[in-house]
Amino acid sequence: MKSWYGIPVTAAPPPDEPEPLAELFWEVARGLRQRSREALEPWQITPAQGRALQVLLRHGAIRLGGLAEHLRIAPRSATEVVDQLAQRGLVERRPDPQDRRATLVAPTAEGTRMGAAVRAARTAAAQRLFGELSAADRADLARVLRTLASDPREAAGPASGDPPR
Amino acid sequence: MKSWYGIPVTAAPPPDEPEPLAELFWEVARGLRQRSREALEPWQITPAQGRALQVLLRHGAIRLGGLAEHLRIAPRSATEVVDQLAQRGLVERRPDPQDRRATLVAPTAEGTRMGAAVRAARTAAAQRLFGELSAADRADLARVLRTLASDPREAAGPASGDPPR
DNA sequence: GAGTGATAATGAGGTTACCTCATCATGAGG
DNA sequence: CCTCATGATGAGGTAACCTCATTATCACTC
Repeated sequence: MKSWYGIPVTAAPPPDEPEPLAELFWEVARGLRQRSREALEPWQITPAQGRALQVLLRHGAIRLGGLAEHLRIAPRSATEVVDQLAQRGLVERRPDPQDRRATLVAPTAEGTRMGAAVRAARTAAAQRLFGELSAADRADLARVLRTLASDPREAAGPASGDPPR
Repeated sequence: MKSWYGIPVTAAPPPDEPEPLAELFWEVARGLRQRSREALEPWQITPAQGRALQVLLRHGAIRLGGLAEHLRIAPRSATEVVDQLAQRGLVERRPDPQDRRATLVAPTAEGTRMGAAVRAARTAAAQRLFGELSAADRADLARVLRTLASDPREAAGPASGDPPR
């Protein structure tokens, strides 16, 4: 049989309830991530670059530190992704007229164009997945996800809303 | 018009709809990942190690390559995570009696114990999130996620369809 | 108006979790 | 027996993060 020096080869899965929900969730996440990755493949853009570009499209010229906040990464890491985008001519660094320590980052014309295209591709990818649901299922999903997204103890995240400065 | 039972639905399905759904999804994923990370903090175990340990608990002694398949990573990468787990005494390598090229990996007693504890902690973490939903919401979520999880063109999942060898 | 401490970006260097390619031992088939 | 395939691993690489130290500048106090 299947045992190995006393070590059982099969473990018995106890009848849990919330666990398969999480597993299911991660499996869907995997599928969505996969589709997203395929979607931005034609642009040869990494996910990190794509995220940064999206933030820049939404917010226009912002400080490097502000970009870091929106991406929820360390400022040093924002420097890196901006380096990459700048090297490809998708964003520009300019001095902040209000503070000579700071640099503003803004998308170039090409960056804006590509950012829009990437966004469209990603939307289409999500569409390919979620579009297979009925409208009612989509509504259910949105409702439940909204509930789940808005409960953490630290609800006032740095992501939404410009912190006064 | 501010129907809370559905997303702000216009009568026709415009392509603007799935995008916030994806965003919502990723935000929930972030929350879940965060909780998971906190949950396995006391064991000083990395997510990759935790995943590998879970596979080993479920499957018992398996080949390194088999572990890689279950984790959907390259065999070389499985070698790495097994190195880490072995160094901590959580898994053991043994020769495969059927094939002297192959190595079997099995959890040690301590690995089994820790794996179970990690699994419990992760279940509890998921519970903390999903437990805030009503039973009906959880059922809706499970149903919709199940639909989404089981549609990809390449449906060769790791759990059910092991190719014969 | 000089000094003091905070703040913005970045250099240097590290980590995690992956990857590919080359190598070596072994297995399987003609 | 010889060749080819396969299992694990050495060597080396990448993406996307991180911390800590450094430099320039700012805001404020004395």
